[in-house]
Amino acid sequence: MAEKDENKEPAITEITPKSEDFSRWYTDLVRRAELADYSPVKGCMVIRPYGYAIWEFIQRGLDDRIKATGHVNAYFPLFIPKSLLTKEAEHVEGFAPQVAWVTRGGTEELEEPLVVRPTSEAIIGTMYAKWIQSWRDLPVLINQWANIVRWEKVTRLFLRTTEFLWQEGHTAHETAEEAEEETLKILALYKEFVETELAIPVIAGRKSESEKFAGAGRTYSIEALMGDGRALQAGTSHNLGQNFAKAFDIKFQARDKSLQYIWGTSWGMTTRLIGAVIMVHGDESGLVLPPRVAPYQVVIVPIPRGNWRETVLPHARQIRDSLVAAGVRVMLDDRDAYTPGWKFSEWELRGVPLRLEIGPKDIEKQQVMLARRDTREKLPTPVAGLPGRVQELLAAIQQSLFDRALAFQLDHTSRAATWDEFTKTMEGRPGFVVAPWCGDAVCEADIKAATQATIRNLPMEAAAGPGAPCVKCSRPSVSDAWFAKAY
RNA sequence: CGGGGCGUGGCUCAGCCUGGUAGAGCACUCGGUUCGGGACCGAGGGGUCGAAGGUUCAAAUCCUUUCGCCCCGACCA
Repeated sequence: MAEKDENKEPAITEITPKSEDFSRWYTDLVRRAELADYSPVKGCMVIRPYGYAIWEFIQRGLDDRIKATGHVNAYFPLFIPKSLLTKEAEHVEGFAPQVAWVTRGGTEELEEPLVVRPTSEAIIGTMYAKWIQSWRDLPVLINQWANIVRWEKVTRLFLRTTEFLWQEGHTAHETAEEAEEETLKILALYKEFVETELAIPVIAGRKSESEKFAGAGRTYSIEALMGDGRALQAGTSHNLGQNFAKAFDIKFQARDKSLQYIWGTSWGMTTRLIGAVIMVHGDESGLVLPPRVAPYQVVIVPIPRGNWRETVLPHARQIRDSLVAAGVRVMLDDRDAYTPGWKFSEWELRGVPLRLEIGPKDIEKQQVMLARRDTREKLPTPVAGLPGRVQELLAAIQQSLFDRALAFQLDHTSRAATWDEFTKTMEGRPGFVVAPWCGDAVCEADIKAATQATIRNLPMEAAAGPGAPCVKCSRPSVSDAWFAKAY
């Protein structure tokens, strides 16, 4: 048998090449892989079963972690009366341009318009005011899984749609320290989740004043680097201080008998994470899904020969059953209508981490052919001990995806000390550029206007001693900042 | 919301400039041969050209309006 060119990338003609046009590649892929589709509703997408399955794994992984840290789930209304939203001044101002209004019910004008929640601080804060009386009622640690509506002007599948799905945690605490501790605990939880489950390395840090959440005291975020060199905010955790407590009158009687406002936090991650998975791991052949969130971790492609349904298929079924019994998510693609070659390409496009081929030759040798999606390596593997080997490989793929993404991130992170250096480095889509910043919002705005780059966040540990000169204005810096062009 | 581009079977697109009543490839259906990297042969089904209005004997094609989508900016998870 002639040696085949292992590096040959099959042409997926329906998808715009990633190297040619990243945006179109992304959109083509989302649709062709059947993750999501446009709907008749402007700005709203349909999450298709294959995409929703990924969301369900994200939900499960996050929900487990949220509960393991003592939080409980609840559900609050979709509608928020206008008067509630407007209680926190900064909050309304931040969200006013983005809210959808309900002004009629049936044929009657509503006395008070309702907004469709753009986030739930207002409605949840209102309820907390009723529920919290004493320090003994604290902390309140509630999470909600919900849909959110924000009237975005420009939408992109998964990354920004008018309606999206998320989880939002809302907590109330006795002290400022506790609230900060909670905020950071969740930030760390988010980082661990995204890195472990989605194999996406992230930069955790604090948002600048101008980038923080409307109404928050402090916002922290995790930022990931996409394959085109743009950054994506993957999750946020806000320390609300007493802002919302004061606006919504959430008070409790403290241990010293005094009446105090609670200290709040809120935090969320969204269906946007699916977009991040696509843009971080995807390649020219399509999706590459981290095994831990892949709807199918292994696809079995039987090689049809003669009466293969009697000869090959029973073996394939047996292997499937043994893998399923070991807890592996398996798709046995026994469709007649497609050739093996077609199925190889199709499931690569859909990002299945591991392919298992089984044909007459393999059966003779008591083996199967495994093929890794990430490296395209083909591995003849004995049937004996297969489930264990598959689990090892899935773990190895998960790890290698993370390593690869981390290497890419490091490779696309640079430092700039001077303005000249900064502007040169920031040309194109270089990824992260770390540079000292004076802390002045004016400088931040100037930098954005000149280069399109924004401060993604500020490192958690402030540098000791007086900072190097600000990259823009040369005044002493308060901190380094992670700059990038962002989604 | 500003700049640019595009809407023609399910998808990608040709036809439009120079009006004459709709095509290709892929996909789909049926039959057969195939199947270890997107198979082949034969036979079929499917669109009124984003929408509305106008010009004309005649409009996918020309004009006006409108809606939607994509890309780049400003805004955001």
